[in-house]
Amino acid sequence: MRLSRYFLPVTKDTPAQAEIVSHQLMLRAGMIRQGSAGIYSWLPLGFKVLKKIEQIVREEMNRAGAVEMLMPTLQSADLWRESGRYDAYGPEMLRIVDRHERDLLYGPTNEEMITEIFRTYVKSYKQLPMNLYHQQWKFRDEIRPRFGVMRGREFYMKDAYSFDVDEAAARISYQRMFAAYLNTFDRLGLTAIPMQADPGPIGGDLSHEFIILAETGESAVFCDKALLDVPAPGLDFDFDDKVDLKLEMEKRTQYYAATEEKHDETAFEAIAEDQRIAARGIEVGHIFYFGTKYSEPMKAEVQTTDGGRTEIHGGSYGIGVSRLVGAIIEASHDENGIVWPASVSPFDVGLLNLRANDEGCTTACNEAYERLQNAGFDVLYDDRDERPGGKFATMDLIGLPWQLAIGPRGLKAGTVELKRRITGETEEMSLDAALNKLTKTT
RNA sequence: CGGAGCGUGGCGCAGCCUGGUAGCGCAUCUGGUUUGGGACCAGAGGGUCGUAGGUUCGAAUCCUAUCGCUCCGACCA
Repeated sequence: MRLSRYFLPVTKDTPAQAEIVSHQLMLRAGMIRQGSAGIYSWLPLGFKVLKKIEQIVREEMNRAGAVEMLMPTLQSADLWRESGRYDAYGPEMLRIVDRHERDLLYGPTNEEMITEIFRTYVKSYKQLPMNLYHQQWKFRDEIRPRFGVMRGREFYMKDAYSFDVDEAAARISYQRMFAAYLNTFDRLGLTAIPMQADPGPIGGDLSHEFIILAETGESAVFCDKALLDVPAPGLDFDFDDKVDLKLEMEKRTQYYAATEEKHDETAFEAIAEDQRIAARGIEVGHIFYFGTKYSEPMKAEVQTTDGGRTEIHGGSYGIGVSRLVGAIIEASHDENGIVWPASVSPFDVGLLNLRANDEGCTTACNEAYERLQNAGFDVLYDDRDERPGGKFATMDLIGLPWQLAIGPRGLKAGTVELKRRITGETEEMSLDAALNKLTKTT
Protein backbone atom coordinates (compact mmCIF):
# COMPACT_ATOMS: atom_id res chain seq x y z
CA MET A 1 0.00 0.00 0.00
CA ARG A 2 1.34 3.37 -1.00
CA LEU A 3 0.90 5.83 1.82
CA SER A 4 0.08 8.54 -0.71
CA ARG A 5 -3.06 6.60 -1.56
CA TYR A 6 -3.88 5.29 1.88
CA PHE A 7 -5.94 6.96 4.56
CA LEU A 8 -3.77 7.37 7.62
CA PRO A 9 -4.68 10.52 9.54
CA VAL A 10 -1.87 10.66 12.10
CA THR A 11 -1.48 13.59 14.49
CA LYS A 12 1.35 15.00 16.54
CA ASP A 13 -0.87 16.37 19.26
CA THR A 14 -2.45 14.07 21.76
CA PRO A 15 -6.21 14.54 21.90
CA ALA A 16 -7.21 15.80 25.32
CA GLN A 17 -10.11 13.41 25.71
CA ALA A 18 -7.81 10.37 25.78
CA GLU A 19 -6.57 9.41 29.20
CA ILE A 20 -4.64 6.18 28.78
CA VAL A 21 -1.75 5.54 26.45
CA SER A 22 -3.45 2.98 24.23
CA HIS A 23 -6.34 5.34 23.58
CA GLN A 24 -3.99 8.22 22.88
CA LEU A 25 -1.90 6.17 20.49
CA MET A 26 -4.92 4.77 18.68
CA LEU A 27 -6.17 8.29 18.07
CA ARG A 28 -2.76 9.63 17.10
CA ALA A 29 -2.10 6.74 14.75
CA GLY A 30 -5.42 7.34 13.04
CA MET A 31 -6.86 3.95 13.99
CA ILE A 32 -10.21 5.04 15.38
CA ARG A 33 -12.57 7.95 15.38
CA GLN A 34 -15.08 8.44 18.16
CA GLY A 35 -18.71 8.76 17.09
CA SER A 36 -20.20 9.20 20.53
CA ALA A 37 -19.34 7.96 24.00
CA GLY A 38 -18.00 4.43 23.71
CA ILE A 39 -18.79 4.13 20.00
CA TYR A 40 -16.05 4.22 17.39
CA SER A 41 -15.42 4.09 13.70
CA TRP A 42 -12.50 1.88 12.82
CA LEU A 43 -10.30 3.72 10.37
CA PRO A 44 -8.25 1.68 7.89
CA LEU A 45 -5.25 1.06 10.12
CA GLY A 46 -7.31 0.14 13.17
CA PHE A 47 -9.61 -2.00 11.10
CA LYS A 48 -6.66 -3.97 9.77
CA VAL A 49 -5.46 -4.77 13.26
CA LEU A 50 -8.95 -5.71 14.38
CA LYS A 51 -9.23 -8.13 11.48
CA LYS A 52 -5.83 -9.64 12.23
CA ILE A 53 -6.85 -10.36 15.78
CA GLU A 54 -10.18 -11.71 14.63
CA GLN A 55 -8.40 -14.10 12.29
CA ILE A 56 -6.08 -15.43 14.97
CA VAL A 57 -9.02 -15.94 17.30
CA ARG A 58 -10.84 -17.74 14.49
CA GLU A 59 -7.93 -20.05 13.75
CA GLU A 60 -7.52 -21.02 17.37
CA MET A 61 -11.21 -21.60 17.90
CA ASN A 62 -11.34 -23.79 14.84
CA ARG A 63 -8.28 -25.68 15.98
CA ALA A 64 -10.04 -26.44 19.24
CA GLY A 65 -13.01 -27.86 17.38
CA ALA A 66 -15.43 -24.95 17.59
CA VAL A 67 -17.56 -24.16 14.54
CA GLU A 68 -18.01 -20.63 13.27
CA MET A 69 -21.33 -19.05 12.37
CA LEU A 70 -22.89 -15.60 12.59
CA MET A 71 -25.86 -14.37 14.56
CA PRO A 72 -27.47 -10.95 14.13
CA THR A 73 -26.93 -7.94 16.35
CA LEU A 74 -30.66 -7.40 16.86
CA GLN A 75 -32.61 -9.96 18.81
CA SER A 76 -36.23 -10.48 19.74
CA ALA A 77 -37.17 -9.64 23.30
CA ASP A 78 -39.34 -12.76 23.46
CA LEU A 79 -36.27 -14.96 23.50
CA TRP A 80 -34.96 -13.09 26.50
CA ARG A 81 -38.30 -13.31 28.24
CA GLU A 82 -38.01 -17.08 27.92
CA SER A 83 -34.74 -17.19 29.80
CA GLY A 84 -35.93 -14.58 32.26
CA ARG A 85 -33.09 -12.24 31.42
CA TYR A 86 -35.17 -9.57 29.68
CA ASP A 87 -35.95 -8.11 33.05
CA ALA A 88 -32.85 -9.34 34.84
CA TYR A 89 -30.38 -7.64 32.53
CA GLY A 90 -31.32 -4.10 33.44
CA PRO A 91 -30.70 -0.79 31.71
CA GLU A 92 -27.37 -1.96 30.32
CA MET A 93 -29.35 -3.67 27.60
CA LEU A 94 -30.29 -1.40 24.74
CA ARG A 95 -33.95 -1.93 24.02
CA ILE A 96 -35.51 -0.97 20.73
CA VAL A 97 -39.10 -0.88 19.52
CA ASP A 98 -39.71 -1.41 15.82
CA ARG A 99 -42.52 0.07 13.69
CA HIS A 100 -44.85 -2.74 14.62
CA GLU A 101 -44.33 -2.01 18.30
CA ARG A 102 -42.33 -5.21 18.71
CA ASP A 103 -39.69 -5.22 21.40
CA LEU A 104 -36.20 -5.80 20.13
CA LEU A 105 -32.81 -5.46 21.71
CA TYR A 106 -29.27 -4.95 20.50
CA GLY A 107 -27.59 -8.12 21.71
CA PRO A 108 -25.22 -7.77 24.63
CA THR A 109 -24.50 -11.53 24.36
CA ASN A 110 -26.05 -14.51 22.63
CA GLU A 111 -26.85 -17.37 25.02
CA GLU A 112 -30.57 -17.20 24.32
CA MET A 113 -30.25 -17.00 20.58
CA ILE A 114 -27.78 -19.83 20.27
CA THR A 115 -29.84 -21.97 22.62
CA GLU A 116 -32.91 -21.38 20.48
CA ILE A 117 -31.00 -22.42 17.37
CA PHE A 118 -29.53 -25.43 19.09
CA ARG A 119 -32.81 -26.75 20.45
CA THR A 120 -34.46 -26.51 17.05
CA TYR A 121 -31.97 -28.71 15.27
CA VAL A 122 -30.10 -30.84 17.76
CA LYS A 123 -32.05 -33.73 19.25
CA SER A 124 -29.53 -36.44 20.00
CA TYR A 125 -26.61 -36.94 22.35
CA LYS A 126 -24.79 -38.33 19.31
CA GLN A 127 -24.33 -34.80 17.96
CA LEU A 128 -22.53 -33.72 21.10
CA PRO A 129 -20.21 -32.28 22.14
CA MET A 130 -20.89 -29.21 20.08
CA ASN A 131 -19.31 -25.79 20.23
CA LEU A 132 -20.63 -22.93 18.10
CA TYR A 133 -19.15 -19.47 17.98
CA HIS A 134 -19.35 -16.21 16.19
CA GLN A 135 -17.61 -12.87 16.16
CA GLN A 136 -20.07 -10.06 16.15
CA TRP A 137 -20.67 -6.55 17.41
CA LYS A 138 -22.28 -6.34 20.80
CA PHE A 139 -23.87 -3.44 22.59
CA ARG A 140 -23.93 -2.85 26.31
CA ASP A 141 -25.15 0.50 27.42
CA GLU A 142 -22.42 0.97 29.98
CA ILE A 143 -23.00 3.53 32.67
CA ARG A 144 -19.62 4.95 31.94
CA PRO A 145 -17.75 3.96 28.83
CA ARG A 146 -14.08 4.88 29.03
CA PHE A 147 -10.55 4.29 27.87
CA GLY A 148 -11.37 4.22 24.18
CA VAL A 149 -12.03 0.75 22.85
CA MET A 150 -11.19 -0.82 26.21
CA ARG A 151 -14.65 -0.14 27.51
CA GLY A 152 -16.82 0.80 24.60
CA ARG A 153 -20.55 0.47 24.49
CA GLU A 154 -20.40 -1.06 21.06
CA PHE A 155 -17.65 -3.64 20.93
CA TYR A 156 -16.57 -6.64 18.90
CA MET A 157 -16.57 -9.93 20.73
CA LYS A 158 -15.94 -13.54 19.97
CA ASP A 159 -18.44 -15.63 21.87
CA ALA A 160 -18.53 -19.40 21.81
CA TYR A 161 -21.15 -21.68 23.30
CA SER A 162 -20.65 -25.31 24.21
CA PHE A 163 -23.30 -27.98 24.50
CA ASP A 164 -22.77 -31.26 26.31
CA VAL A 165 -24.83 -34.15 27.56
CA ASP A 166 -23.76 -33.86 31.19
CA GLU A 167 -21.53 -31.93 33.51
CA ALA A 168 -18.50 -34.19 33.15
CA ALA A 169 -18.55 -33.73 29.38
CA ALA A 170 -19.16 -30.00 29.74
CA ARG A 171 -16.09 -29.66 31.90
CA ILE A 172 -14.01 -31.14 29.12
CA SER A 173 -15.46 -28.59 26.71
CA TYR A 174 -14.53 -25.94 29.24
CA GLN A 175 -10.97 -27.23 29.41
CA ARG A 176 -10.77 -27.21 25.63
CA MET A 177 -11.59 -23.51 25.54
CA PHE A 178 -9.24 -22.91 28.43
CA ALA A 179 -6.37 -24.37 26.41
CA ALA A 180 -7.47 -22.65 23.20
CA TYR A 181 -7.46 -19.29 24.97
CA LEU A 182 -3.91 -19.81 26.17
CA ASN A 183 -2.78 -20.43 22.62
CA THR A 184 -4.79 -17.53 21.27
CA PHE A 185 -3.35 -14.95 23.63
CA ASP A 186 0.10 -16.39 23.18
CA ARG A 187 -0.16 -15.87 19.43
CA LEU A 188 -1.28 -12.31 20.06
CA GLY A 189 1.97 -11.71 21.90
CA LEU A 190 0.29 -11.49 25.29
CA THR A 191 0.83 -13.24 28.57
CA ALA A 192 -2.70 -13.84 29.74
CA ILE A 193 -3.19 -15.31 33.17
CA PRO A 194 -6.32 -17.34 33.87
CA MET A 195 -7.80 -16.27 37.17
CA GLN A 196 -10.60 -17.57 39.26
CA ALA A 197 -13.47 -15.24 38.64
CA ASP A 198 -16.90 -14.36 39.76
CA PRO A 199 -19.33 -15.81 37.22
CA GLY A 200 -21.43 -12.64 37.50
CA PRO A 201 -24.91 -12.26 36.09
CA ILE A 202 -24.44 -15.08 33.60
CA GLY A 203 -24.33 -17.52 36.49
CA GLY A 204 -22.70 -20.89 36.96
CA ASP A 205 -20.04 -22.23 39.27
CA LEU A 206 -16.90 -22.47 37.15
CA SER A 207 -15.42 -19.38 35.62
CA HIS A 208 -12.04 -17.94 34.70
CA GLU A 209 -11.05 -14.54 33.53
CA PHE A 210 -8.01 -14.22 31.31
CA ILE A 211 -6.08 -11.22 32.47
CA ILE A 212 -3.11 -9.40 31.11
CA LEU A 213 -1.17 -7.31 33.56
CA ALA A 214 -1.17 -3.58 32.90
CA GLU A 215 -1.04 -0.54 35.12
CA THR A 216 -4.09 0.89 33.47
CA GLY A 217 -6.13 -2.27 33.99
CA GLU A 218 -9.58 -1.86 35.42
CA SER A 219 -9.42 -4.64 37.98
CA ALA A 220 -7.10 -5.39 40.84
CA VAL A 221 -5.61 -8.86 40.51
CA PHE A 222 -3.52 -11.16 42.65
CA CYS A 223 -1.47 -14.13 41.56
CA ASP A 224 1.62 -16.26 41.84
CA LYS A 225 4.53 -15.11 39.73
CA ALA A 226 5.09 -18.70 38.57
CA LEU A 227 2.06 -18.32 36.31
CA LEU A 228 3.97 -15.97 34.05
CA ASP A 229 6.35 -18.76 33.12
CA VAL A 230 3.96 -21.58 32.27
CA PRO A 231 4.23 -22.01 28.51
CA ALA A 232 1.15 -22.11 26.27
CA PRO A 233 0.02 -25.57 25.18
CA GLY A 234 1.33 -24.94 21.67
CA LEU A 235 -0.17 -25.22 18.25
CA ASP A 236 0.37 -28.98 18.07
CA PHE A 237 -1.69 -29.54 21.19
CA ASP A 238 -4.21 -32.38 20.88
CA PHE A 239 -7.60 -31.00 21.87
CA ASP A 240 -9.05 -34.51 21.95
CA ASP A 241 -6.63 -35.75 24.56
CA LYS A 242 -8.63 -35.59 27.75
CA VAL A 243 -5.64 -36.22 29.97
CA ASP A 244 -3.65 -33.38 28.45
CA LEU A 245 -6.66 -31.07 28.55
CA LYS A 246 -7.01 -31.58 32.25
CA LEU A 247 -3.29 -31.24 32.74
CA GLU A 248 -3.07 -27.90 30.92
CA MET A 249 -5.65 -26.48 33.24
CA GLU A 250 -4.08 -27.97 36.36
CA LYS A 251 -0.66 -26.60 35.42
CA ARG A 252 -2.16 -23.21 36.11
CA THR A 253 -4.90 -23.71 38.64
CA GLN A 254 -2.30 -25.20 41.02
CA TYR A 255 -1.12 -21.63 41.54
CA TYR A 256 -3.07 -18.92 43.22
CA ALA A 257 -4.65 -16.39 40.90
CA ALA A 258 -7.79 -14.38 41.51
CA THR A 259 -9.42 -11.11 40.72
CA GLU A 260 -10.47 -8.73 43.44
CA GLU A 261 -13.96 -10.20 43.85
CA LYS A 262 -12.63 -13.69 44.48
CA HIS A 263 -9.47 -12.67 46.28
CA ASP A 264 -8.53 -14.63 49.38
CA GLU A 265 -5.87 -12.77 51.32
CA THR A 266 -4.94 -15.79 53.41
CA ALA A 267 -4.28 -17.97 50.40
CA PHE A 268 -2.35 -15.14 48.78
CA GLU A 269 -0.11 -14.72 51.80
CA ALA A 270 0.73 -18.41 51.70
CA ILE A 271 2.75 -17.65 48.56
CA ALA A 272 6.39 -16.77 49.12
CA GLU A 273 6.57 -13.02 49.31
CA ASP A 274 8.84 -12.51 46.32
CA GLN A 275 6.49 -14.67 44.23
CA ARG A 276 3.40 -12.59 44.91
CA ILE A 277 1.98 -10.33 42.27
CA ALA A 278 -0.56 -7.76 43.32
CA ALA A 279 -1.24 -5.67 40.27
CA ARG A 280 -3.83 -4.37 37.92
CA GLY A 281 -5.10 -6.25 34.94
CA ILE A 282 -7.13 -6.04 31.78
CA GLU A 283 -9.70 -8.73 31.24
CA VAL A 284 -9.37 -9.96 27.67
CA GLY A 285 -11.32 -13.18 27.97
CA HIS A 286 -13.86 -14.77 30.24
CA ILE A 287 -15.11 -18.34 30.24
CA PHE A 288 -18.09 -19.78 32.08
CA TYR A 289 -19.65 -23.12 32.75
CA PHE A 290 -23.27 -22.51 33.61
CA GLY A 291 -24.85 -25.94 33.44
CA THR A 292 -28.55 -25.90 32.64
CA LYS A 293 -29.17 -22.24 33.32
CA TYR A 294 -30.50 -21.66 29.80
CA SER A 295 -31.37 -25.18 28.66
CA GLU A 296 -33.84 -25.57 31.51
CA PRO A 297 -36.08 -22.56 30.93
CA MET A 298 -35.62 -22.76 27.19
CA LYS A 299 -36.05 -26.53 26.95
CA ALA A 300 -32.86 -27.37 25.12
CA GLU A 301 -32.88 -31.12 25.44
CA VAL A 302 -31.34 -34.10 23.68
CA GLN A 303 -32.19 -37.75 23.78
CA THR A 304 -29.88 -40.01 25.74
CA THR A 305 -28.67 -43.56 25.16
CA ASP A 306 -31.54 -45.01 27.17
CA GLY A 307 -34.15 -43.15 25.13
CA GLY A 308 -34.79 -40.56 27.80
CA ARG A 309 -34.21 -36.83 27.52
CA THR A 310 -31.80 -34.55 29.27
CA GLU A 311 -31.20 -30.84 29.37
CA ILE A 312 -27.86 -29.95 27.90
CA HIS A 313 -25.05 -28.53 29.99
CA GLY A 314 -23.68 -25.34 28.61
CA GLY A 315 -20.79 -22.96 28.80
CA SER A 316 -19.98 -19.69 27.16
CA TYR A 317 -16.61 -18.28 26.24
CA GLY A 318 -15.91 -14.68 25.38
CA ILE A 319 -12.93 -12.84 23.98
CA GLY A 320 -13.04 -9.06 23.70
CA VAL A 321 -11.63 -8.69 20.20
CA SER A 322 -11.94 -4.90 19.93
CA ARG A 323 -10.72 -4.50 23.48
CA LEU A 324 -7.65 -6.56 22.59
CA VAL A 325 -6.53 -3.89 20.15
CA GLY A 326 -6.22 -1.48 23.06
CA ALA A 327 -4.92 -4.12 25.44
CA ILE A 328 -2.10 -5.11 23.11
CA ILE A 329 -1.02 -1.49 22.75
CA GLU A 330 -1.23 -1.07 26.49
CA ALA A 331 1.17 -4.01 26.82
CA SER A 332 3.40 -3.09 23.91
CA HIS A 333 4.43 0.50 23.24
CA ASP A 334 7.28 2.89 23.95
CA GLU A 335 7.79 6.66 24.04
CA ASN A 336 7.68 6.84 20.24
CA GLY A 337 4.47 4.94 19.70
CA ILE A 338 2.99 1.51 19.27
CA VAL A 339 5.15 -1.59 19.00
CA TRP A 340 2.99 -4.25 17.37
CA PRO A 341 3.66 -7.91 17.93
CA ALA A 342 4.36 -9.19 14.41
CA SER A 343 1.26 -11.39 14.44
CA VAL A 344 -1.16 -8.46 14.60
CA SER A 345 0.80 -5.67 12.97
CA PRO A 346 -1.27 -3.91 10.32
CA PHE A 347 1.63 -4.24 7.87
CA ASP A 348 4.72 -6.41 7.95
CA VAL A 349 7.14 -3.69 6.98
CA GLY A 350 7.26 0.02 6.30
CA LEU A 351 9.25 1.19 3.29
CA LEU A 352 10.52 4.76 3.47
CA ASN A 353 11.55 6.76 0.45
CA LEU A 354 13.85 9.30 2.04
CA ARG A 355 14.10 11.43 -1.10
CA ALA A 356 10.94 11.09 -3.09
CA ASN A 357 11.81 13.91 -5.47
CA ASP A 358 14.98 12.15 -6.53
CA GLU A 359 14.45 9.96 -9.53
CA GLY A 360 17.13 7.43 -8.66
CA CYS A 361 15.94 7.06 -5.13
CA THR A 362 12.33 6.68 -6.17
CA THR A 363 13.21 4.07 -8.76
CA ALA A 364 15.11 2.10 -6.15
CA CYS A 365 12.20 2.36 -3.72
CA ASN A 366 9.68 1.30 -6.31
CA GLU A 367 11.82 -1.71 -7.08
CA ALA A 368 12.18 -2.59 -3.43
CA TYR A 369 8.41 -2.19 -3.01
CA GLU A 370 7.78 -4.65 -5.78
CA ARG A 371 10.30 -7.14 -4.49
CA LEU A 372 8.90 -7.00 -0.99
CA GLN A 373 5.41 -7.55 -2.28
CA ASN A 374 6.51 -10.42 -4.49
CA ALA A 375 8.15 -11.98 -1.47
CA GLY A 376 4.76 -11.95 0.22
CA PHE A 377 5.14 -8.99 2.56
CA ASP A 378 2.35 -6.60 3.30
CA VAL A 379 4.17 -3.30 2.81
CA LEU A 380 3.26 0.22 3.75
CA TYR A 381 5.29 2.33 1.34
CA ASP A 382 5.79 5.95 2.29
CA ASP A 383 6.25 7.39 -1.18
CA ARG A 384 5.27 10.94 -0.27
CA ASP A 385 7.55 13.86 -1.03
CA GLU A 386 8.16 14.79 2.57
CA ARG A 387 11.17 15.29 4.73
CA PRO A 388 12.54 12.10 6.26
CA GLY A 389 12.07 13.04 9.92
CA GLY A 390 8.33 12.97 9.75
CA LYS A 391 8.38 9.68 7.89
CA PHE A 392 10.41 7.99 10.57
CA ALA A 393 8.19 9.46 13.26
CA THR A 394 5.05 8.24 11.55
CA MET A 395 6.45 4.76 11.14
CA ASP A 396 7.53 4.68 14.77
CA LEU A 397 4.08 5.83 15.83
CA ILE A 398 2.19 3.17 13.93
CA GLY A 399 4.59 0.54 15.18
CA LEU A 400 5.30 -1.81 12.28
CA PRO A 401 7.90 -4.42 13.26
CA TRP A 402 10.31 -3.39 10.49
CA GLN A 403 11.27 -0.19 8.73
CA LEU A 404 13.23 -0.29 5.53
CA ALA A 405 14.59 3.11 4.52
CA ILE A 406 16.19 3.99 1.22
CA GLY A 407 17.92 7.30 0.64
CA PRO A 408 20.56 8.74 -1.69
CA ARG A 409 23.37 8.06 0.74
CA GLY A 410 22.64 4.35 0.99
CA LEU A 411 21.94 4.26 -2.70
CA LYS A 412 25.49 5.39 -3.38
CA ALA A 413 26.83 2.66 -1.13
CA GLY A 414 24.42 0.07 -2.44
CA THR A 415 22.71 -0.37 0.91
CA VAL A 416 19.35 0.13 2.59
CA GLU A 417 18.67 0.84 6.21
CA LEU A 418 16.75 -1.79 8.10
CA LYS A 419 15.39 -0.92 11.49
CA ARG A 420 13.76 -3.25 13.93
CA ARG A 421 11.07 -1.31 15.75
CA ILE A 422 11.11 -3.25 18.99
CA THR A 423 14.82 -2.75 19.66
CA GLY A 424 15.38 0.35 17.60
CA GLU A 425 18.52 -1.27 16.21
CA THR A 426 19.40 -0.13 12.74
CA GLU A 427 21.61 -1.83 10.17
CA GLU A 428 22.91 -0.90 6.76
CA MET A 429 22.83 -3.80 4.35
CA SER A 430 22.06 -4.74 0.78
CA LEU A 431 18.44 -5.04 -0.24
CA ASP A 432 18.95 -8.77 -0.69
CA ALA A 433 20.27 -9.12 2.83
CA ALA A 434 17.36 -7.07 4.14
CA LEU A 435 14.82 -9.23 2.33
CA ASN A 436 16.50 -12.26 3.73
CA LYS A 437 16.49 -10.94 7.25
CA LEU A 438 12.81 -10.05 7.04
CA THR A 439 11.95 -13.50 5.83
CA LYS A 440 13.80 -15.09 8.67
CA THR A 441 12.35 -13.13 11.53
CA THR A 442 8.80 -12.29 10.62
C1' C B 1 -27.22 8.08 38.82
C1' G B 2 -23.81 10.84 42.75
C1' G B 3 -19.24 14.02 42.62
C1' A B 4 -15.73 17.11 39.44
C1' G B 5 -14.68 19.50 34.87
C1' C B 6 -14.89 20.85 29.71
C1' G B 7 -17.53 22.40 24.86
C1' U B 8 -14.00 28.54 20.61
C1' G B 9 -11.68 26.09 12.36
C1' G B 10 -9.43 18.88 11.53
C1' C B 11 -6.13 18.63 16.43
C1' G B 12 -4.06 21.28 20.86
C1' C B 13 -5.22 25.81 23.22
C1' A B 14 -5.79 31.51 24.56
C1' G B 15 -9.68 35.11 24.97
C1' C B 16 -14.60 34.94 29.33
C1' C B 17 -13.34 37.35 35.62
C1' U B 18 -13.49 43.47 34.07
C1' G B 19 -19.32 42.67 27.25
C1' G B 20 -17.32 46.39 21.86
C1' U B 21 -18.21 41.68 16.89
C1' A B 22 -12.33 36.13 17.36
C1' G B 23 -6.70 34.89 18.04
C1' C B 24 -2.15 31.49 18.56
C1' G B 25 0.48 26.71 17.51
C1' C B 26 -0.01 22.22 14.64
C1' A B 27 -2.42 20.47 10.25
C1' U B 28 -4.28 22.02 5.11
C1' C B 29 -3.56 24.90 0.19
C1' U B 30 -0.13 28.08 -3.27
C1' G B 31 4.94 29.66 -4.60
C1' G B 32 10.02 29.20 -3.40
C1' U B 33 14.34 27.32 -0.70
C1' U B 34 15.15 22.52 1.37
C1' U B 35 15.53 17.03 2.42
C1' G B 36 19.46 10.60 6.45
C1' G B 37 15.03 11.65 12.67
C1' G B 38 8.69 15.86 12.96
C1' A B 39 12.71 22.27 8.17
C1' C B 40 12.54 27.56 6.59
C1' C B 41 10.56 32.05 3.96
C1' A B 42 6.29 34.47 1.72
C1' G B 43 1.18 34.15 1.04
C1' A B 44 -3.92 31.80 1.39
C1' G B 45 -8.36 29.19 2.88
C1' G B 46 -11.22 27.48 6.92
C1' G B 47 -14.89 29.09 12.94
C1' U B 48 -23.32 31.36 13.05
C1' C B 49 -17.49 30.51 19.76
C1' G B 50 -22.34 23.06 21.32
C1' U B 51 -27.72 24.54 20.95
C1' A B 52 -32.01 27.53 22.38
C1' G B 53 -33.87 31.45 25.00
C1' G B 54 -32.94 35.93 27.98
C1' U B 55 -30.34 40.69 29.69
C1' U B 56 -28.05 44.72 26.77
C1' C B 57 -27.31 49.86 21.99
C1' G B 58 -24.00 45.59 21.60
C1' A B 59 -22.81 38.70 24.08
C1' A B 60 -17.56 33.78 22.87
C1' U B 61 -17.76 36.80 27.43
C1' C B 62 -23.34 37.93 31.95
C1' C B 63 -28.15 34.86 33.23
C1' U B 64 -31.43 30.47 32.34
C1' A B 65 -32.42 25.98 30.08
C1' U B 66 -30.81 22.07 27.20
C1' C B 67 -27.50 18.72 24.54
C1' G B 68 -22.75 16.52 24.18
C1' C B 69 -17.96 14.95 25.97
C1' U B 70 -14.15 13.70 29.80
C1' C B 71 -12.56 12.23 34.75
C1' C B 72 -13.65 9.77 39.99
C1' G B 73 -17.46 6.00 42.13
C1' A B 74 -21.20 1.64 41.58
C1' C B 75 -21.37 -2.30 36.66
C1' C B 76 -18.63 -5.33 32.79
C1' A B 77 -15.73 -8.80 26.93
